[in-house]
Amino acid sequence: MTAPAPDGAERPPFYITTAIAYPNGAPHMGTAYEYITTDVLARFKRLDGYDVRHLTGTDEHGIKMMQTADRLGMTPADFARGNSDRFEAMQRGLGIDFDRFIRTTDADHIEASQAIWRAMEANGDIYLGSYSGWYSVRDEAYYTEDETEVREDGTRVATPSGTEVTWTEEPSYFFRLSAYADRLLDLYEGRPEFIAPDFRRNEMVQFVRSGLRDLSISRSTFDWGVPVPDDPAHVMYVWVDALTNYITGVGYPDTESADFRRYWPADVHIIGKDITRFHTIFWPAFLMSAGIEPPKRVFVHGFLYDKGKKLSKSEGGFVDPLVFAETYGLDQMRYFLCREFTYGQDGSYSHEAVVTRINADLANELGNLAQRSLSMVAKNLDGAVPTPGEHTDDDRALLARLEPLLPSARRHIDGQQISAYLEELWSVLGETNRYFSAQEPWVLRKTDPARMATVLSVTLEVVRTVAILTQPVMPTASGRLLALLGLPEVVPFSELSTELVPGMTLPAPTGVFPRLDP
RNA sequence: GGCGGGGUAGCUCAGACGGUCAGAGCGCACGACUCAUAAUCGUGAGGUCGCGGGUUCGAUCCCCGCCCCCGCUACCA
Repeated sequence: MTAPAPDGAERPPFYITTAIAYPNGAPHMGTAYEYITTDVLARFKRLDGYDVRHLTGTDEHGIKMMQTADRLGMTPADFARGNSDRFEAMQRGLGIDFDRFIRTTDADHIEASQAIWRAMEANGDIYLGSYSGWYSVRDEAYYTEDETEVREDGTRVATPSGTEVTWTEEPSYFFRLSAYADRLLDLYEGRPEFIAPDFRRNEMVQFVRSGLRDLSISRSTFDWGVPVPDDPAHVMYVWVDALTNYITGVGYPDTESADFRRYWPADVHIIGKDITRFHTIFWPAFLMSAGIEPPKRVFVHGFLYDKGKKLSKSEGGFVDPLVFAETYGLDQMRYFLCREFTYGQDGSYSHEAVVTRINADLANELGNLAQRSLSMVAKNLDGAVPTPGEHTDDDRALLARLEPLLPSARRHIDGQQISAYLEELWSVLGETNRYFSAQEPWVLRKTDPARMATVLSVTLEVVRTVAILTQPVMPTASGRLLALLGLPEVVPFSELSTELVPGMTLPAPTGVFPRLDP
């Protein structure tokens, strides 16, 4: 680590979060996708000089956790803890560099949830009413109308579990969401970047325009949750408790704390499309009610589907992310997920697609470019960084392609266009391979060694630049590439313009991206 | 049903005041080269640009109708 550690106080803050996962089962590829892409965004910002706060974690409350724990003969707390630990372990296994792994059972989060509740209540937005629906005593859960069906004998049952449901009413606290429609629409209109991609914003705008009903935010039929202040017969229902983690993570309810003042409002919440409404409608409404600024942006990513057979464990299309990483390599996995799909859209992957992408982009275009240039340096220049002669038009044209890469990558990353950021880097790699072949340094070796050195020098500059800019996606592999160039394994973007020093001895080149067998 | 998006080469997708806009990558075929990870480079491969009308000198891109696909349409995390 030789990051020239700019004065911490001068680095602008950047707060990014993932959704907290519901650890009711094993983590799947979709979860890994969200974690990895968020980590890439966070790492990019760190390398670009930001003071990054990256929050992730698990949502451990709720009826389902209770039921699953019960089936396993465990207490909800023990069950949640164990599963949450597995999620945290997976994050580490995926190379996620988060700053805090929050759990909704954390003491400070319980305090924060009760505090925001009180704030909303003080603002007159919480009232006691009654919640009604099709309730299954056996499942201890409510079902929506379309989740139930009427059998021959006239009884109504929950389709998922087949248990009988009865129309039930129970007391519940409500949040006055209906009062926030106009303010939400103002938010969407005044800050169109608040919800991305655009089509998600349109969906939410449509939803809000169609009218908002008040939201039931407590339950009294189970007790695995954050107790409602002053009414312990109720626990908070998912919305309040889960969403609040984002501010717990920066010190709420102490809104005067250094962390809160520095990091809130969050720069971006990264979430899956299934929870768009909660994050773009409920959450800003809660915050407005509590007198807190809404986050700057919510980015909604799509779902990943397993299309092949080889990746999934026979049934259910379930793929263990850590097995995926082990199979293809962690950095390769991270690259694939970032490059193959347009962030925000759904995607599907197959073993063939993974292998093709990794071989074509990493082994061939990048790895082989590094290898072919570095091995010439090793064999013909005693492994010393070549000294460039005067640049030709071809040299200048290629080098000119490097300068816009950082500003362009910043634009893409700020808009969460992760695949576009990589695509641009690879377009330069393609040009460089063409340049290398056209210049034929292996011929120049005999006819014009000085010119050969120049060609190799230009090529190494491309490799260096790309290696620096791919660090967020492939921390380890990029580091190895940088090491082959005689550089530290972590190079901040501020060093992008510092060219290699001619004459410096380089280590013996070795392959960084092995080719995968089909 | 309502609102929104989309149907373009085998596959994944770009594309534009309507007139070199018929493209990229992968795959495939042939050729070149040999520095390199059987990598790289060059060339090519004839896709009614969903269907039918219309406007226009001219539409894949504009209008109308139709077919098909997808997203959202609140208490699941």
